[in-house]
Amino acid sequence: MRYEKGHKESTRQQITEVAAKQFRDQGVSAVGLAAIMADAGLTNGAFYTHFSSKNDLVRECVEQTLDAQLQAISQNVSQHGLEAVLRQYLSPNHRDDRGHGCPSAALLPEISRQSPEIRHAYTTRFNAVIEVIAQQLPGREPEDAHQTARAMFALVVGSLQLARAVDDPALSDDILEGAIAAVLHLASPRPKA
Amino acid sequence: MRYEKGHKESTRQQITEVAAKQFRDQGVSAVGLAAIMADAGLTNGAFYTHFSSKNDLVRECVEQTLDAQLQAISQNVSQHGLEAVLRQYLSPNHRDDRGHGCPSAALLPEISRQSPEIRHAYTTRFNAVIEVIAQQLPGREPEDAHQTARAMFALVVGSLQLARAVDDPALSDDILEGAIAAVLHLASPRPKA
DNA sequence: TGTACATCAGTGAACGCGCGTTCACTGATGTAC
DNA sequence: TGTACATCAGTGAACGCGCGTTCACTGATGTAC
Repeated sequence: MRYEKGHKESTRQQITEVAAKQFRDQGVSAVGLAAIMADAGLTNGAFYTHFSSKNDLVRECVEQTLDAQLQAISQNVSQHGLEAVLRQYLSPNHRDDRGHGCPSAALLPEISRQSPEIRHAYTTRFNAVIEVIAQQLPGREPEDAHQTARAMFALVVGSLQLARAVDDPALSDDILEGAIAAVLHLASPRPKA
Repeated sequence: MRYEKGHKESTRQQITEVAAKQFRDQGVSAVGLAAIMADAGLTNGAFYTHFSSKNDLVRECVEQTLDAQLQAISQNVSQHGLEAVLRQYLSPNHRDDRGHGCPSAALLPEISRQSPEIRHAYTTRFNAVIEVIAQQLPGREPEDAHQTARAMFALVVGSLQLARAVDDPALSDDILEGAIAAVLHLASPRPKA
């Protein structure tokens, strides 16, 4: 063989990682394949040795980034607890590094416009993340825990998007801090009625 | 004059409305000027009689849709109260009509990638909406009311995006319902510690 | 051992097409004299 | 009153460029006989 074993797979992985960063930085429809391939150190034509279409690459990126996020959350929750994960998610560092950050915060409206396969891939991973969060909410019926977990997730995603969109740095920081307080409030046991 | 008075202004308005719908439906970077102009019943070249660039049109769309949303929220809050506005925002109808819906839910990650002018236009309107919501939260210090209002806004925007992204209709409905409960929980007076 | 062929990741030019933008032109109306 | 010119919203072809995708080809290696 011209290339060592596993070479093709590692090239594919390289393309996927470069693409996942660019998609999150600039948006899926704003990034072209030529830029991705150049960044991966290859020429245009090699793309179709690894993927059947841009849609195929987008699906792969959505799956991999969400799988990685799920694993990171699971591990950090069990090691440091939910609040630590939350503070990390709503940190200035995460806000300022779209390219390596949460794919939901960077791409959610775009995901809703993607192909059925991509939306399905998103849905299964979303449910897995909700499962992890719901397990950190003791003293609730399962249905309540899941509803609350979804609201917490929506709140942190929306807040990160807002913190990135506004042009006032102090306001952006306030959005992140307010979101931490609010999501902790949602997570805390509800007073019995 | 070949055209009656106000004709040019109404043509400009027509272009803006068509563009605002297409941007929300498909995303800013996925929509071309030719499609917008054709939809407005004009040819390519006329665009630059009304706008100096695509960026200029995007700014106009962001401003107009947010101004319209602010006005609608203000009016409906005073007429029907905050909870009614909230239930309307988190309704299946709103979820299923991106093109005429909330620009934040449709475009927020894209807005954060736009030019400084557009981000600034977004920021001022965002603050105005927060002001309206904060005034509906009695018994709080102003700072707390604003923080809570921002979290409520982030929660409804994130939830609407999620409800649009997932491919499971029952889950999508659950997301909306859970969001209503959660945002009402955030809005309710906090128990004194 | 030598040679003919198969394999296959990657090259790089080209395909048709749409992008944002420019521009010479049209044609209906208003104005000057 | 008639005519020459100014105005200006809109036309439609063209600009250079990048898009996603295709394809004939390269060249290093492995395999068959």
